[in-house]
Order: sequence, then C-alpha cells, then structure tokens
Amino acid sequence: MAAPRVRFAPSPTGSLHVGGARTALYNWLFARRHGGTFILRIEDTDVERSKKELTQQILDAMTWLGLSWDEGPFFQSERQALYREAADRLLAEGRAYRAFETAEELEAQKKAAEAAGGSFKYDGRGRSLSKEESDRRAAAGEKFVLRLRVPDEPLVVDDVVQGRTEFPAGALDDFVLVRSDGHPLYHFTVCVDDVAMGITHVVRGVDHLPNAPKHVALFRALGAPCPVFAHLGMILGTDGKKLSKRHGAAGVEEFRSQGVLAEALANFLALLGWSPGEDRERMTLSAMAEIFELERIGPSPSRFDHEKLLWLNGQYIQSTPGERLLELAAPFGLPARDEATLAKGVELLRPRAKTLVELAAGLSVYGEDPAAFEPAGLKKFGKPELAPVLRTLAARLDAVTPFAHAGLEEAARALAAETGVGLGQIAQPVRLAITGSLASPPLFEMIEALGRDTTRRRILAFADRIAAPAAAS
RNA sequence: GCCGCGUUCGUCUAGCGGUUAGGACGCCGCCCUCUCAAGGCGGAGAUCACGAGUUCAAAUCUCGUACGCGGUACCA
Repeated sequence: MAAPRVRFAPSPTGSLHVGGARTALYNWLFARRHGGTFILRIEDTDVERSKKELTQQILDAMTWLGLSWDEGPFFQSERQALYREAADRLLAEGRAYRAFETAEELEAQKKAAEAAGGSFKYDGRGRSLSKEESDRRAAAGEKFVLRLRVPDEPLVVDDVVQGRTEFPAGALDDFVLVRSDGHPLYHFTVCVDDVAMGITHVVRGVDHLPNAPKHVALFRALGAPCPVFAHLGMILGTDGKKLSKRHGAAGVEEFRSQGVLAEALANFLALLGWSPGEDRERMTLSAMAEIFELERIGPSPSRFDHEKLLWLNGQYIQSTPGERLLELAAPFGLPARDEATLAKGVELLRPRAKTLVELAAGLSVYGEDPAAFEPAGLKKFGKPELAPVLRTLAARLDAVTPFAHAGLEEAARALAAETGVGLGQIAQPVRLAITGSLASPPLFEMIEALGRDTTRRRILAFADRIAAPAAAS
C-alpha cells in the first residue's frame, strides 16, 4: 500500500475520552504499520466551546500514551483563509449557493414540519436564485449562509469496518457550509482540510457515519477523491450506555491518576474492537504496529470492562523493571526511605499491585510505623496472652544474623514449634504488628527489607498495645 | 417519527459453508503457601438475538422482526 496519510482530529471541548484515545491509537497504528503519516488536527472552529487548556490536555494525554504525531498540531481556527478560499471557489463554480433565509424562518419551517408529523429538510429554494440576484442581495449586506448544492444522485459510503452503505438520492438536503457570520462549519472544514492534507484514510467513531454521505458529496464538489472510511463502534459503559464520567472514569487523565500504566491502557483500548487473531492479547504498541490492519476491526460497540483493564495493568506492572516502577509510582507518594529498601519493597509488591496507587500504598509500610490496625486483625490477635510470645519473637529475630529472611523464618518456625502452634499463628499477629494489616507480601522478606530496628520497635509496640487492651482506642 | 449501524459465554473477542463453537477477563475448585497475591492445573458458563429462506450442510449467505446504539443544527 502507498504510504497512507491519516489524522486524528479532536475538538477541544473536553479532555481526551478513551473513545477518542482509541481512535487516535488506531490511526497511529495504521500509519505506523504502513509507513504512513499521522497528523494531528485540532478542530476548534466552535469558538464558544473550544478551550485552549483542553487542547494542551489532549496533547499531553496522547504523548503519555505514546502516540506521537508526525505533522501538526494544526488548528482549524488558524486556517480560516483556506476555508474562505474553498468557499469562494465552490460558490464561483456553482457547486454551492447563497441562501438568505434567516435562522428564525428555518426554525419556523422546522416546527411546522414536525407538527405535521414529518421531518424538516431544507427545501433548496436558494438554488433557484439567479447569480445576479444573489450577488445583489449579498452586496446590499443581506445575511446569508453558504449551502452545498447536493447532487441528485445516490451517495455511496464505502467503509472498511461497517461495509458499504448507499444513501438514496434526495436523502440529504443542501446543508450549510458557512454560517451567516462567516464561520465555516464542521463538515466543510473537515473535508477542506482532509483534501488539503492529502488524507487517504479517515478512521473515526461511528457517530460520524451519518455524516459520511455529506462528506462524500463534499469531496466530490471539491474535486478530490474520497478517502477510505473506517468507522469505529462506540465504547460503552458496563450498563451499555455511552461511556461517561458516570461510569467512574472515561478520560485518559482519569485512568492515569488511578495508577493505570500508559502501555496497559493502550493495549486494552486496542483490543476494544480490534483483534490480532491467534488469541494474542498482551502486546506493546510496536508489536501491534507490526500487524495492525483496519480489516480486523469489528463493527459492533463494545463495553469497557474495568476489571480486565486492571488485570492487564497488573500484568504490565509485573513486567516493568523495579526502578521504572518506582519512578512511575513517585507521583502517588513514596515514603522517605532509602532507594534500596524501596526497591526491595517494589519486588515484593510487583505480583500483587494492580495499579500504581496500590503499589505506592503497599510501599508505605516502609515509612511510618502503622498508625492503625485492621479491626478484624485486632479481634483475632489482640489477645493479651499473645504479648509474651511476640516479645520473645522480637528478641529472637533481633538476634538473627545475618538479618535475612531465611534465618528470620527459621527463628519464627522454631518458636512456633516450641509453642506448639502453626507458623501462621505467629506470623499473622506479627504481620499485623508490622503492617497493620492481615494481608501483605511475604512477611520475612518484608522484615528483612525493613531492618532490625523497625521490626523490633513495631513488634514490641504491638505487644504493649495488646497487653493492655483497655488502653487501646 | 425518519435515516443509518450493530447483535457469538456476564464482558472483550476468535470464527469468514462442514469446528466437541477456540482464547482472555471475571467466577468456582484444586495445587503452592506465614496472609494476600502471582503462578500452575481443572470446571461452570454461548439453543451463535428471534423468525423465515438459500444449501446435502449456516454462527457464517439473503430477507424480515425484536432489542440496542448513533444521527437527525447557521455543534463537533
């Protein structure tokens, strides 16, 4: 295939939604797969709703995901001359015409049509205006919009994902290209830009599919070949409704702040609608870029399964080097401890943490001594008669040299045997003393990482606490 | 209302005329085990939305119906 040119064209009216992220991802993958060009274009023609900060947020989110663009970002707000030129040309060629009806008039027609049970379509009365009259009224300062003269023939949208759909002649009315205040509208700017940028493949959400025939008509009017379309199914929440904040998180930034790795999110998103076949699932961006094909994208909407994202994220955490993990977890708050200790801690947490948030939380035991103890744990092990055993263990562990997990465990096992209980009966209260919780990474390896002093202090403090339960709060 | 699209285990999906309908998440059980995970092994879970048709043969092709979603702007 000749090097394709694709674009991702978000409008900065919100932060990057995962649906948009997936669209960007597919465009990126497709470009990379075929040695093409990935263009970023910001569709900010709606000045009232577009915000500059949001543009930066979108760029940041894409960068974070690893979706680098080759050209742009281009801003439609800075390309007005191009649209005006195209509009003038279309008008001069008679492919578009001025329509002088006011918005109020149209609104009234629409209301009347609806009242009559029908649907409104612009009747095209502006078509019959002579060039002279049109020019005269425009020169006289009368307000007008520019409408496309939609050809009276069927419009075919050939879509790699959704298949071929034919829209019968007359299905479209002569839609507006340029508003009466001179602002070019979405459909128009999209096509003008796609032509100007030499876009060969348009990959976007199905919500744009109903717009596609308009674009087909526009490309024809512009005298340009139609790009190949690929309309992607929606991403829905678990309830089958369009994914939104209501479902917990819908924006890339939100997942990032939940401690999701960029690689995991990208991998997960890629699998929502696209499948490499051969039961492959875990793949890096570059691995996907080697085999990505638009033809393997499914047409149906898919639900966003947070559980599976978390699982994938856990998988990525497991295979990310500890040093890197520490960097990634830093924004979520790391205890003030030497790096060597934290590095050991990360290794122990690696198979357990599903998110960076969990990783950071798990690392907190290497900081302050536990301030609180799990209620269920206190209920089970907060018995005064356990205090002497714990004190004995504290002393024995303190005497272990070197202070390494094998020896520490041996000491604990010996004490358990002497006391006539299983190791669990000793280890669990100690775990509670050390971490405040009944669930943690392997105890003796944690103790080794924590060091002699901290271990002794925590066990003794806990022993004191359970020895005098009344004093405990 | 009208127009368009979609429909395989709860979820993501493989499948592209003949399969015991495969995998993954989740769930359950077993193993491992100081707890929790991870990991290994095994299991339950899909009359392929429904109804017609084409065919020796249909999850796969065609047409209806139902349900879901999207669109229906001088928004994007």
